[in-house]
Amino acid sequence: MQTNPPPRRRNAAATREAILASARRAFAQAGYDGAGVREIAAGAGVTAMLVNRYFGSKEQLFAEVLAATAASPTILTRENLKSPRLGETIAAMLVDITKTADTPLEGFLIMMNSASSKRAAEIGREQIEEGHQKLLSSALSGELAPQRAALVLSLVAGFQVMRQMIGLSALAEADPADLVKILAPLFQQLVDGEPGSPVSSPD
Amino acid sequence: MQTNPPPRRRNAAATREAILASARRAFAQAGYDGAGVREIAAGAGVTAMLVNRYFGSKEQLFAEVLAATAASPTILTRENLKSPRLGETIAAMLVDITKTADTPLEGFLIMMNSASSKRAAEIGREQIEEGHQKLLSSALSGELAPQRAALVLSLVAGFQVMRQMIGLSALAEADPADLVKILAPLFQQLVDGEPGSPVSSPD
DNA sequence: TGATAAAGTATACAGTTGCAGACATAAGGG
DNA sequence: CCCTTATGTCTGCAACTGTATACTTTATCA
Repeated sequence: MQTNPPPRRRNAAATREAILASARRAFAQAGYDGAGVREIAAGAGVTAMLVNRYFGSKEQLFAEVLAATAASPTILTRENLKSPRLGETIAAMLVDITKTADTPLEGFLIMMNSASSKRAAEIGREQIEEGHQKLLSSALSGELAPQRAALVLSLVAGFQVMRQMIGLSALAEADPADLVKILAPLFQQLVDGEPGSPVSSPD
Repeated sequence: MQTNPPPRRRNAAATREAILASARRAFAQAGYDGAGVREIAAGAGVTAMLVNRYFGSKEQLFAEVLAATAASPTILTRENLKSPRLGETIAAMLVDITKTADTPLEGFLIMMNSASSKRAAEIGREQIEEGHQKLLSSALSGELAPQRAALVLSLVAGFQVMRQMIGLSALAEADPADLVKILAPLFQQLVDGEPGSPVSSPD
Protein backbone atom coordinates (compact mmCIF):
# COMPACT_ATOMS: atom_id res chain seq x y z
CA MET A 1 0.00 0.00 0.00
CA GLN A 2 1.14 3.51 -0.73
CA THR A 3 1.87 5.99 1.98
CA ASN A 4 -0.61 8.80 1.75
CA PRO A 5 -1.44 10.23 5.15
CA PRO A 6 -1.25 13.84 3.95
CA PRO A 7 -4.27 15.24 2.14
CA ARG A 8 -3.05 14.01 -1.17
CA ARG A 9 0.29 14.15 -2.76
CA ARG A 10 0.81 12.77 -6.18
CA ASN A 11 -0.48 9.28 -6.15
CA ALA A 12 -1.74 7.67 -9.29
CA ALA A 13 -3.59 4.80 -7.65
CA ALA A 14 -5.35 7.02 -5.16
CA THR A 15 -6.33 9.46 -7.87
CA ARG A 16 -7.69 6.67 -9.98
CA GLU A 17 -9.79 5.48 -7.09
CA ALA A 18 -10.99 9.00 -6.41
CA ILE A 19 -12.09 9.39 -10.00
CA LEU A 20 -13.81 6.03 -9.93
CA ALA A 21 -15.65 6.93 -6.74
CA SER A 22 -16.65 10.32 -8.05
CA ALA A 23 -17.83 8.77 -11.29
CA ARG A 24 -19.95 6.25 -9.47
CA ARG A 25 -21.56 9.00 -7.47
CA ALA A 26 -22.18 11.13 -10.52
CA PHE A 27 -23.52 8.29 -12.65
CA ALA A 28 -25.82 7.18 -9.87
CA GLN A 29 -27.19 10.66 -9.57
CA ALA A 30 -27.40 11.84 -13.14
CA GLY A 31 -26.93 8.80 -15.35
CA TYR A 32 -24.46 8.25 -18.13
CA ASP A 33 -25.46 11.16 -20.29
CA GLY A 34 -26.23 13.44 -17.42
CA ALA A 35 -22.87 13.20 -15.73
CA GLY A 36 -20.17 15.24 -17.42
CA VAL A 37 -16.51 14.35 -17.47
CA ARG A 38 -15.58 17.74 -16.06
CA GLU A 39 -18.05 17.28 -13.24
CA ILE A 40 -16.71 13.84 -12.44
CA ALA A 41 -13.17 15.16 -12.50
CA ALA A 42 -14.06 18.05 -10.23
CA GLY A 43 -15.56 15.62 -7.77
CA ALA A 44 -12.23 13.88 -7.61
CA GLY A 45 -10.27 17.13 -7.40
CA VAL A 46 -8.61 16.81 -10.77
CA THR A 47 -9.09 18.08 -14.27
CA ALA A 48 -11.15 16.45 -16.94
CA MET A 49 -8.20 15.26 -18.92
CA LEU A 50 -6.99 12.98 -16.18
CA VAL A 51 -10.17 11.05 -16.50
CA ASN A 52 -9.48 10.29 -20.10
CA ARG A 53 -5.86 9.70 -19.31
CA TYR A 54 -6.66 7.00 -16.78
CA PHE A 55 -9.71 5.46 -18.36
CA GLY A 56 -9.35 6.22 -22.04
CA SER A 57 -12.84 7.57 -22.49
CA LYS A 58 -16.04 8.26 -20.67
CA GLU A 59 -17.46 5.07 -22.05
CA GLN A 60 -14.66 2.95 -20.67
CA LEU A 61 -14.93 4.74 -17.37
CA PHE A 62 -18.58 3.87 -17.22
CA ALA A 63 -17.82 0.24 -17.94
CA GLU A 64 -15.26 0.16 -15.14
CA VAL A 65 -17.66 1.74 -12.71
CA LEU A 66 -20.28 -0.85 -13.50
CA ALA A 67 -17.78 -3.65 -13.29
CA ALA A 68 -16.53 -2.47 -9.93
CA THR A 69 -20.04 -2.04 -8.64
CA ALA A 70 -21.02 -5.49 -9.82
CA ALA A 71 -17.97 -6.96 -8.15
CA SER A 72 -18.92 -5.56 -4.78
CA PRO A 73 -21.25 -7.67 -2.71
CA THR A 74 -24.86 -7.41 -3.74
CA ILE A 75 -28.04 -8.87 -2.48
CA LEU A 76 -27.40 -11.98 -4.43
CA THR A 77 -24.49 -13.48 -2.61
CA ARG A 78 -23.90 -17.18 -2.90
CA GLU A 79 -24.68 -17.49 0.75
CA ASN A 80 -28.06 -15.86 0.36
CA LEU A 81 -28.92 -18.02 -2.60
CA LYS A 82 -28.89 -21.07 -0.41
CA SER A 83 -31.47 -19.70 1.94
CA PRO A 84 -34.74 -21.58 1.86
CA ARG A 85 -36.45 -18.28 2.37
CA LEU A 86 -34.58 -16.49 -0.37
CA GLY A 87 -37.61 -14.39 -1.19
CA GLU A 88 -37.79 -12.89 2.24
CA THR A 89 -34.06 -12.34 2.29
CA ILE A 90 -34.13 -10.44 -0.97
CA ALA A 91 -37.09 -8.38 0.09
CA ALA A 92 -35.59 -7.48 3.43
CA MET A 93 -32.27 -6.43 2.00
CA LEU A 94 -33.89 -4.51 -0.81
CA VAL A 95 -36.15 -2.53 1.45
CA ASP A 96 -33.59 -1.95 4.14
CA ILE A 97 -30.49 -1.28 2.14
CA THR A 98 -32.14 1.14 -0.17
CA LYS A 99 -31.93 3.89 2.37
CA THR A 100 -28.18 3.94 2.71
CA ALA A 101 -26.06 6.03 0.39
CA ASP A 102 -23.19 3.75 -0.46
CA THR A 103 -25.25 0.77 -1.28
CA PRO A 104 -24.71 -2.36 -3.30
CA LEU A 105 -27.83 -1.32 -5.11
CA GLU A 106 -26.11 1.75 -6.45
CA GLY A 107 -25.41 -0.26 -9.55
CA PHE A 108 -29.11 -0.55 -10.18
CA LEU A 109 -29.56 3.16 -9.76
CA ILE A 110 -26.79 3.80 -12.22
CA MET A 111 -28.40 1.48 -14.69
CA MET A 112 -31.84 2.97 -14.32
CA ASN A 113 -30.54 6.46 -14.75
CA SER A 114 -28.40 5.50 -17.70
CA ALA A 115 -30.79 3.21 -19.48
CA SER A 116 -31.89 5.96 -21.82
CA SER A 117 -28.44 6.07 -23.34
CA LYS A 118 -28.15 3.39 -25.95
CA ARG A 119 -24.49 2.67 -25.43
CA ALA A 120 -24.74 2.75 -21.65
CA ALA A 121 -27.67 0.36 -21.75
CA GLU A 122 -25.64 -2.02 -23.86
CA ILE A 123 -22.73 -1.97 -21.44
CA GLY A 124 -25.06 -2.41 -18.53
CA ARG A 125 -26.88 -5.27 -20.14
CA GLU A 126 -23.67 -7.23 -20.53
CA GLN A 127 -22.77 -6.57 -16.91
CA ILE A 128 -26.15 -7.69 -15.66
CA GLU A 129 -26.28 -10.75 -17.84
CA GLU A 130 -22.76 -11.79 -16.94
CA GLY A 131 -23.28 -11.01 -13.29
CA HIS A 132 -26.56 -11.14 -11.49
CA GLN A 133 -28.65 -12.77 -14.14
CA LYS A 134 -26.25 -15.63 -14.66
CA LEU A 135 -25.64 -16.17 -10.97
CA LEU A 136 -29.26 -16.06 -10.02
CA SER A 137 -30.70 -18.11 -12.82
CA SER A 138 -28.17 -20.86 -12.24
CA ALA A 139 -29.27 -21.02 -8.65
CA LEU A 140 -32.88 -21.47 -9.61
CA SER A 141 -34.45 -24.72 -10.66
CA GLY A 142 -37.31 -25.12 -13.05
CA GLU A 143 -38.11 -24.55 -16.67
CA LEU A 144 -38.08 -20.78 -17.00
CA ALA A 145 -35.23 -20.07 -14.63
CA PRO A 146 -33.63 -17.31 -16.74
CA GLN A 147 -36.93 -15.55 -17.14
CA ARG A 148 -37.75 -15.82 -13.47
CA ALA A 149 -34.31 -14.56 -12.55
CA ALA A 150 -34.73 -11.64 -14.92
CA LEU A 151 -38.05 -10.84 -13.32
CA VAL A 152 -36.47 -10.81 -9.89
CA LEU A 153 -34.06 -8.24 -11.20
CA SER A 154 -36.93 -6.38 -12.83
CA LEU A 155 -38.80 -6.13 -9.58
CA VAL A 156 -35.70 -4.97 -7.76
CA ALA A 157 -35.09 -2.38 -10.44
CA GLY A 158 -38.67 -1.23 -10.57
CA PHE A 159 -38.85 -0.90 -6.83
CA GLN A 160 -35.68 1.13 -6.83
CA VAL A 161 -36.95 3.38 -9.57
CA MET A 162 -40.30 4.05 -8.00
CA ARG A 163 -39.01 4.49 -4.50
CA GLN A 164 -35.68 6.20 -5.08
CA MET A 165 -35.92 8.03 -8.35
CA ILE A 166 -39.56 8.82 -8.78
CA GLY A 167 -40.12 8.98 -5.06
CA LEU A 168 -43.57 7.47 -5.04
CA SER A 169 -44.88 8.39 -1.63
CA ALA A 170 -46.62 5.06 -1.13
CA LEU A 171 -43.22 3.43 -1.18
CA ALA A 172 -40.96 6.18 0.05
CA GLU A 173 -42.99 6.87 3.16
CA ALA A 174 -44.19 3.35 3.83
CA ASP A 175 -43.27 1.25 6.81
CA PRO A 176 -40.36 -0.92 5.67
CA ALA A 177 -41.80 -3.90 7.48
CA ASP A 178 -44.98 -3.62 5.46
CA LEU A 179 -43.07 -3.50 2.24
CA VAL A 180 -41.14 -6.59 3.18
CA LYS A 181 -44.35 -8.35 4.04
CA ILE A 182 -45.69 -7.73 0.56
CA LEU A 183 -42.47 -8.23 -1.35
CA ALA A 184 -41.29 -11.42 0.31
CA PRO A 185 -43.95 -13.74 -1.12
CA LEU A 186 -43.50 -12.16 -4.52
CA PHE A 187 -39.81 -12.91 -4.62
CA GLN A 188 -40.37 -16.31 -3.10
CA GLN A 189 -42.83 -17.15 -5.80
CA LEU A 190 -40.37 -16.16 -8.49
CA VAL A 191 -37.65 -18.15 -6.85
CA ASP A 192 -39.73 -21.25 -6.31
CA GLY A 193 -41.27 -21.15 -9.73
CA GLU A 194 -44.36 -22.88 -8.49
CA PRO A 195 -46.72 -20.70 -6.50
CA GLY A 196 -48.90 -23.69 -5.68
CA SER A 197 -51.93 -22.24 -7.37
CA PRO A 198 -51.22 -21.55 -11.05
CA VAL A 199 -53.49 -19.05 -12.65
CA SER A 200 -53.50 -20.00 -16.30
CA SER A 201 -53.89 -23.56 -17.46
CA PRO A 202 -51.02 -24.45 -19.80
CA ASP A 203 -51.45 -26.95 -22.67
CA MET B 1 -64.01 26.02 -33.93
CA GLN B 2 -62.46 26.39 -37.38
CA THR B 3 -63.63 24.41 -40.38
CA ASN B 4 -60.63 22.81 -41.97
CA PRO B 5 -61.06 19.11 -42.60
CA PRO B 6 -58.69 18.90 -45.58
CA PRO B 7 -54.99 18.91 -44.74
CA ARG B 8 -54.29 22.51 -45.54
CA ARG B 9 -50.75 23.36 -46.18
CA ARG B 10 -50.70 25.76 -43.31
CA ASN B 11 -52.58 24.59 -40.31
CA ALA B 12 -51.55 25.61 -36.86
CA ALA B 13 -53.61 23.10 -34.92
CA ALA B 14 -52.49 20.17 -37.02
CA THR B 15 -48.88 21.23 -36.78
CA ARG B 16 -49.18 21.50 -33.06
CA GLU B 17 -50.55 18.01 -32.83
CA ALA B 18 -47.81 16.71 -35.09
CA ILE B 19 -45.17 18.23 -32.88
CA LEU B 20 -46.83 16.81 -29.80
CA ALA B 21 -46.95 13.35 -31.32
CA SER B 22 -43.38 13.51 -32.48
CA ALA B 23 -42.29 14.71 -29.08
CA ARG B 24 -44.03 11.85 -27.36
CA ARG B 25 -42.31 9.40 -29.64
CA ALA B 26 -38.93 11.01 -29.13
CA PHE B 27 -39.27 11.31 -25.37
CA ALA B 28 -40.36 7.69 -25.10
CA GLN B 29 -37.34 6.60 -27.04
CA ALA B 30 -34.62 8.86 -25.72
CA GLY B 31 -35.96 10.54 -22.62
CA TYR B 32 -36.16 14.20 -21.80
CA ASP B 33 -32.49 14.96 -22.05
CA GLY B 34 -31.87 12.59 -24.90
CA ALA B 35 -34.45 13.96 -27.27
CA GLY B 36 -33.40 17.14 -29.07
CA VAL B 37 -35.71 19.89 -30.16
CA ARG B 38 -34.42 19.67 -33.71
CA GLU B 39 -35.06 15.95 -33.75
CA ILE B 40 -38.58 16.40 -32.46
CA ALA B 41 -39.23 19.11 -35.00
CA ALA B 42 -37.91 16.99 -37.84
CA GLY B 43 -40.24 14.20 -36.80
CA ALA B 44 -43.11 16.59 -37.23
CA GLY B 45 -41.80 17.95 -40.50
CA VAL B 46 -41.07 21.42 -39.22
CA THR B 47 -38.12 23.36 -37.96
CA ALA B 48 -36.95 23.57 -34.41
CA MET B 49 -38.13 27.09 -33.90
CA LEU B 50 -41.75 26.22 -34.37
CA VAL B 51 -41.52 23.97 -31.36
CA ASN B 52 -40.47 26.84 -29.19
CA ARG B 53 -42.99 29.04 -30.87
CA TYR B 54 -45.88 26.76 -30.00
CA PHE B 55 -44.78 25.45 -26.65
CA GLY B 56 -42.52 28.12 -25.31
CA SER B 57 -39.72 25.83 -24.30
CA LYS B 58 -38.67 22.22 -24.28
CA GLU B 59 -39.70 21.87 -20.67
CA GLN B 60 -43.21 23.11 -21.30
CA LEU B 61 -43.46 20.79 -24.25
CA PHE B 62 -42.47 17.90 -22.04
CA ALA B 63 -45.06 18.80 -19.48
CA GLU B 64 -47.75 18.91 -22.15
CA VAL B 65 -46.68 15.56 -23.50
CA LEU B 66 -46.89 14.00 -20.08
CA ALA B 67 -50.26 15.55 -19.41
CA ALA B 68 -51.63 14.33 -22.71
CA THR B 69 -50.20 10.88 -22.18
CA ALA B 70 -51.62 10.61 -18.71
CA ALA B 71 -55.02 11.54 -20.06
CA SER B 72 -54.97 8.74 -22.60
CA PRO B 73 -56.11 5.27 -21.58
CA THR B 74 -53.57 3.00 -19.95
CA ILE B 75 -53.57 -0.58 -18.83
CA LEU B 76 -55.47 0.38 -15.76
CA THR B 77 -58.81 1.24 -17.23
CA ARG B 78 -61.80 1.12 -14.99
CA GLU B 79 -63.07 -1.75 -17.04
CA ASN B 80 -59.97 -3.82 -16.47
CA LEU B 81 -60.00 -3.14 -12.78
CA LYS B 82 -63.23 -5.04 -12.43
CA SER B 83 -61.81 -8.21 -13.88
CA PRO B 84 -61.57 -11.06 -11.38
CA ARG B 85 -58.36 -12.04 -13.08
CA LEU B 86 -56.84 -8.61 -13.04
CA GLY B 87 -53.38 -10.05 -12.58
CA GLU B 88 -53.52 -11.98 -15.78
CA THR B 89 -55.00 -9.04 -17.61
CA ILE B 90 -52.21 -6.76 -16.53
CA ALA B 91 -49.55 -9.32 -17.34
CA ALA B 92 -50.97 -10.01 -20.77
CA MET B 93 -51.26 -6.37 -21.71
CA LEU B 94 -47.85 -5.58 -20.35
CA VAL B 95 -46.12 -8.34 -22.25
CA ASP B 96 -48.06 -7.94 -25.43
CA ILE B 97 -48.44 -4.24 -25.71
CA THR B 98 -44.85 -3.51 -25.07
CA LYS B 99 -43.97 -4.39 -28.62
CA THR B 100 -46.26 -1.94 -30.30
CA ALA B 101 -45.21 1.58 -31.05
CA ASP B 102 -48.16 3.66 -30.00
CA THR B 103 -48.74 2.05 -26.68
CA PRO B 104 -50.56 3.08 -23.55
CA LEU B 105 -47.35 2.24 -21.79
CA GLU B 106 -45.52 4.95 -23.65
CA GLY B 107 -46.01 7.12 -20.62
CA PHE B 108 -44.09 4.70 -18.52
CA LEU B 109 -41.27 4.60 -21.00
CA ILE B 110 -41.11 8.36 -21.03
CA MET B 111 -40.94 8.39 -17.28
CA MET B 112 -38.25 5.77 -17.04
CA ASN B 113 -36.16 7.41 -19.69
CA SER B 114 -36.53 10.80 -18.15
CA ALA B 115 -36.30 9.85 -14.53
CA SER B 116 -32.69 10.92 -14.37
CA SER B 117 -33.77 14.48 -14.96
CA LYS B 118 -34.86 15.89 -11.62
CA ARG B 119 -37.53 18.12 -13.00
CA ALA B 120 -38.88 15.40 -15.24
CA ALA B 121 -39.03 12.96 -12.36
CA GLU B 122 -41.00 15.45 -10.31
CA ILE B 123 -43.51 16.01 -13.06
CA GLY B 124 -43.78 12.30 -13.61
CA ARG B 125 -44.32 11.52 -9.96
CA GLU B 126 -47.28 13.83 -9.81
CA GLN B 127 -48.69 12.27 -12.94
CA ILE B 128 -48.34 8.77 -11.56
CA GLU B 129 -49.68 9.55 -8.14
CA GLU B 130 -52.64 11.47 -9.45
CA GLY B 131 -53.30 8.96 -12.17
CA HIS B 132 -52.41 5.32 -11.94
CA GLN B 133 -51.53 5.06 -8.29
CA LYS B 134 -54.70 6.69 -7.10
CA LEU B 135 -56.92 4.81 -9.49
CA LEU B 136 -55.40 1.45 -8.80
CA SER B 137 -55.10 1.66 -5.06
CA SER B 138 -58.70 2.75 -4.73
CA ALA B 139 -59.73 -0.33 -6.66
CA LEU B 140 -57.86 -2.63 -4.31
CA SER B 141 -59.12 -3.81 -1.00
CA GLY B 142 -57.02 -4.58 2.02
CA GLU B 143 -54.78 -2.86 4.45
CA LEU B 144 -51.79 -1.95 2.33
CA ALA B 145 -53.60 -1.07 -0.84
CA PRO B 146 -51.47 1.97 -1.73
CA GLN B 147 -48.30 0.01 -1.25
CA ARG B 148 -49.54 -2.92 -3.26
CA ALA B 149 -50.68 -0.61 -6.01
CA ALA B 150 -47.30 1.07 -6.03
CA LEU B 151 -45.63 -2.30 -6.30
CA VAL B 152 -47.77 -3.19 -9.27
CA LEU B 153 -46.51 -0.06 -10.92
CA SER B 154 -42.99 -0.91 -9.83
CA LEU B 155 -43.13 -4.30 -11.45
CA VAL B 156 -44.55 -2.81 -14.61
CA ALA B 157 -41.81 -0.21 -14.65
CA GLY B 158 -39.04 -2.65 -13.88
CA PHE B 159 -40.22 -5.04 -16.53
CA GLN B 160 -40.38 -2.26 -19.06
CA VAL B 161 -36.92 -1.06 -18.21
CA MET B 162 -35.29 -4.45 -18.26
CA ARG B 163 -37.00 -5.63 -21.39
CA GLN B 164 -37.26 -2.46 -23.45
CA MET B 165 -34.44 -0.26 -22.38
CA ILE B 166 -31.76 -2.57 -21.07
CA GLY B 167 -32.82 -5.32 -23.40
CA LEU B 168 -32.17 -8.22 -21.08
CA SER B 169 -32.18 -11.17 -23.44
CA ALA B 170 -34.00 -13.40 -20.98
CA LEU B 171 -36.95 -11.06 -21.30
CA ALA B 172 -36.51 -9.57 -24.74
CA GLU B 173 -36.17 -12.91 -26.50
CA ALA B 174 -38.50 -14.89 -24.29
CA ASP B 175 -41.76 -16.40 -25.40
CA PRO B 176 -44.42 -13.87 -24.44
CA ALA B 177 -46.70 -16.64 -23.26
CA ASP B 178 -44.07 -17.79 -20.81
CA LEU B 179 -43.66 -14.31 -19.43
CA VAL B 180 -47.37 -13.98 -18.94
CA LYS B 181 -47.43 -17.31 -17.19
CA ILE B 182 -44.91 -16.09 -14.66
CA LEU B 183 -46.16 -12.55 -14.32
CA ALA B 184 -49.85 -13.26 -13.97
CA PRO B 185 -49.73 -14.87 -10.52
CA LEU B 186 -47.40 -12.13 -9.33
CA PHE B 187 -49.78 -9.38 -10.27
CA GLN B 188 -52.71 -11.38 -9.01
CA GLN B 189 -51.04 -11.79 -5.66
CA LEU B 190 -50.47 -8.07 -5.40
CA VAL B 191 -54.01 -7.33 -6.39
CA ASP B 192 -55.54 -9.85 -4.04
CA GLY B 193 -53.34 -9.00 -1.16
CA GLU B 194 -53.61 -12.53 0.09
CA PRO B 195 -51.66 -15.11 -1.88
CA GLY B 196 -53.45 -17.98 -0.23
CA SER B 197 -50.22 -19.51 0.94
CA PRO B 198 -48.40 -16.89 2.99
CA VAL B 199 -44.70 -17.36 3.29
CA SER B 200 -43.93 -15.54 6.46
CA SER B 201 -46.05 -16.02 9.54
CA PRO B 202 -47.28 -12.61 10.74
CA ASP B 203 -48.01 -11.89 14.39
C1' DT C 1 22.04 17.35 -6.81
C1' DG C 2 20.41 17.13 -11.05
C1' DA C 3 18.09 14.29 -14.88
C1' DT C 4 13.91 11.81 -16.30
C1' DA C 5 9.68 9.93 -16.44
C1' DA C 6 5.30 10.04 -14.23
C1' DA C 7 1.35 12.92 -12.77
C1' DG C 8 -1.40 16.61 -13.71
C1' DT C 9 -2.91 21.04 -16.26
C1' DA C 10 -4.10 24.41 -20.07
C1' DT C 11 -5.72 25.31 -24.42
C1' DA C 12 -8.28 24.29 -28.11
C1' DC C 13 -11.41 22.00 -31.37
C1' DA C 14 -15.29 20.05 -33.51
C1' DG C 15 -19.70 18.67 -32.31
C1' DT C 16 -23.89 19.31 -29.80
C1' DT C 17 -27.65 21.68 -27.40
C1' DG C 18 -31.74 25.12 -26.55
C1' DC C 19 -33.12 29.26 -28.06
C1' DA C 20 -33.45 34.34 -29.93
C1' DG C 21 -34.00 37.80 -33.86
C1' DA C 22 -34.63 38.81 -38.43
C1' DC C 23 -36.55 37.17 -42.52
C1' DA C 24 -39.87 34.68 -45.92
C1' DT C 25 -44.32 32.84 -47.32
C1' DA C 26 -49.09 32.10 -47.68
C1' DA C 27 -53.89 33.02 -46.21
C1' DG C 28 -57.74 36.05 -45.73
C1' DG C 29 -60.13 40.52 -45.41
C1' DG C 30 -60.72 45.46 -47.07
C1' DC D 1 -56.27 43.83 -56.03
C1' DC D 2 -53.12 44.88 -52.17
C1' DC D 3 -52.14 44.74 -47.40
C1' DT D 4 -52.20 42.78 -42.86
C1' DT D 5 -51.14 38.94 -40.12
C1' DA D 6 -50.66 34.30 -38.87
C1' DT D 7 -47.49 30.58 -40.01
C1' DG D 8 -43.12 28.99 -40.80
C1' DT D 9 -37.86 29.21 -41.96
C1' DC D 10 -32.79 30.79 -41.91
C1' DT D 11 -28.90 32.28 -39.55
C1' DG D 12 -26.52 32.55 -35.65
C1' DC D 13 -25.18 32.65 -30.78
C1' DA D 14 -23.62 31.28 -26.33
C1' DA D 15 -23.04 27.39 -23.57
C1' DC D 16 -22.08 22.96 -23.26
C1' DT D 17 -20.11 18.15 -24.51
C1' DG D 18 -15.99 14.63 -25.04
C1' DT D 19 -11.36 14.53 -26.10
C1' DA D 20 -6.69 15.42 -28.63
C1' DT D 21 -2.21 18.03 -28.37
C1' DA D 22 1.04 20.55 -25.96
C1' DC D 23 2.57 22.15 -21.79
C1' DT D 24 3.95 22.31 -16.65
C1' DT D 25 4.86 20.38 -12.18
C1' DT D 26 6.44 16.91 -9.00
C1' DA D 27 8.39 12.55 -7.47
C1' DT D 28 12.00 9.30 -7.83
C1' DC D 29 16.58 7.55 -8.63
C1' DA D 30 21.52 7.71 -10.26
